[in-house]
Amino acid sequence: MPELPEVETIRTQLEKNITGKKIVGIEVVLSKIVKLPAGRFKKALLGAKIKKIKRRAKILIFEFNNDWSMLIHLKMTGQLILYKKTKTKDKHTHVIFRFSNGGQLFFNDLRQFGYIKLVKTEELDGFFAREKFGPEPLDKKFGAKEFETILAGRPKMKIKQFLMDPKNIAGIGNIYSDEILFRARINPLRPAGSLSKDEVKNIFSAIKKILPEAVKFRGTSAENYLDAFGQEGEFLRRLKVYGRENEDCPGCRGKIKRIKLGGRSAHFCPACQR
DNA sequence: TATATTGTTACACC
DNA sequence: TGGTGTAACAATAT
Repeated sequence: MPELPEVETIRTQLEKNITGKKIVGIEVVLSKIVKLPAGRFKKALLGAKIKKIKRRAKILIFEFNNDWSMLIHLKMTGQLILYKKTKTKDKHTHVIFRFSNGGQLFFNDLRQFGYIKLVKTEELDGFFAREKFGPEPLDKKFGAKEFETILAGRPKMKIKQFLMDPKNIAGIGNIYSDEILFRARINPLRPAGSLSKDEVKNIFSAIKKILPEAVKFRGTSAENYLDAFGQEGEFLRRLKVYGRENEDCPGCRGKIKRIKLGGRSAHFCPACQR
């Protein structure tokens, strides 16, 4: 489940390896992944060079040296994997990009929820303005005060759901909201409006601590996530609560519990998360 | 075979 | 009007 750290890992790896490369071939195996006619898609990108690779929330943005930018969302099970040599596609490979140096980028997606779309580069700002994403948590400009302000606007929301809503803060999903709240020792069911100043501060610093650390370990391979080199992320074994139902709490004598929250599973220690 | 999975959005309600 | 909560959707593995 790629969340911010996973998408950022892929972004960094691709940036180092395919910036400046020219697209010489595109194969669209499953056309619904690409949100425009395959012919137009290919015409726009064939021969184009990748200028920059950016990220906003969980969306990767490939900016080309023509007028186009390509947006890729991996949703639950999407993968972007770069192969230096020839590689045969499997049943989950839906789009393949081939580069002038022989490299190939595979878009795989078991669930087929991910998408690829094109936006004119000059329209990117307008596109993201309409999406109304909250601030980027890794942005240095995102500070405790702004976090407090956004929280204050959603007093009734349960704090876990608050953290997962990209309109509040971008890029946090189920795994990292669980981990952030464990570190801050806050119960996921707490309404945002019930949190004390100190508790809010603790959540804020947990965000600033955990996300960069997960990036450092190239993300979490819980389901089928792989980085751009096809490798698993190392953060899985560093998770304290996510996916650890019935295990001992790493902080006290309690046991990790799993509950349903808004149709999602939430993992936490009822003893030390209050 | 029924169920579980999650990021995002649509929609009903107050 | 807009905050809030829930359902729905995508497709597959088990």
